[in-house]
Amino acid sequence: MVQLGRHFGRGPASLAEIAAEEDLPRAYLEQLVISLRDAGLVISTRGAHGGYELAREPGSIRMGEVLRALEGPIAPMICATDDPEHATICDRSSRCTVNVLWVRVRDAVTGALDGMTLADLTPVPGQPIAPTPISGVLTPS
Amino acid sequence: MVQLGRHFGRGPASLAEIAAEEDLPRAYLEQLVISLRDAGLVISTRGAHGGYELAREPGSIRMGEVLRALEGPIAPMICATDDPEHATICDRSSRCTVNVLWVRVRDAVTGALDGMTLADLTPVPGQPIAPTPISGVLTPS
DNA sequence: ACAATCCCGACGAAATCACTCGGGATTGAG
DNA sequence: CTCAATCCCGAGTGATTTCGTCGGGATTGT
Repeated sequence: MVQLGRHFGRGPASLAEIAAEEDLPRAYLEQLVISLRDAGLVISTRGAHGGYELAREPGSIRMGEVLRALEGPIAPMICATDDPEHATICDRSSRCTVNVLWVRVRDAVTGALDGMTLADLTPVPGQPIAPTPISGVLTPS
Repeated sequence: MVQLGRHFGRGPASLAEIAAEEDLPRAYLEQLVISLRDAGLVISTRGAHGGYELAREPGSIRMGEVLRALEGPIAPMICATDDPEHATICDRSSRCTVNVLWVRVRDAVTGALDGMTLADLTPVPGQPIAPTPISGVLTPS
């Protein structure tokens, strides 16, 4: 995604390019990018000279979105999921008092993740890494 | 640890007791408690009527300490470890710009973890769960 | 003496992670 | 039209981690 960020505005980048730049196997990237595409973060162009590009500008793509697309809901424990869809109550929930802790950890993590955007991580050669815009970047749903 | 917290001040609690209360296998608890003991969080008494008890009062045991004892240094990625001892630099560190993100995530997590103590999680029957003391977690002694 | 405990090292099943493999579908260029 | 470049996709794999089990040994209060 950082690579796509750097490439933003210059048409699609092929997996072969990215694989070379990041020194990762192309076949592996293929899998990752499918999740990103399904999440609407990147769009693909097939055929010769095709590839992938960011669906939106880097500054509007929160890292939380990227991570959720790649790794699923953010949840330090099953009793403290990000995503109401996947809410599971564990069979210990009646006696367990630790849930508050996990909820706080989760909120801390999502805060950190949603507080940075792809733009913050794609340094333009000249400039230094930009500091995070501190307050509420966006609210989901 | 929550169980030991509840039991605090009333002598050692045996693993058999805790296993019953938490519905966990005793043999498994044995393993966990060894780490906790090595970390100095609990002290053990051998022999009949022996068991484990918290080494300090619950309000002075940060959850971060417990988690570090049980799971090792807090690190969302190898390039963002809690513990300087285990600092590893990954072979991508030269090109990778994502480290900042992981450092922030880690700090968010350690903040949440070290911001709550065992006392916050061991409800006394009457009172509701106490809100986290926001700063200066440490109590004198 | 002996039962209740803790102490400890080794083993194992299941899940997850970071990939690999082998093919098929689409599309721009010649 | 043809063909090479590219995406699309389901299945498989080896290493590691997690959550345990197992079997015995060492201490100590009664």
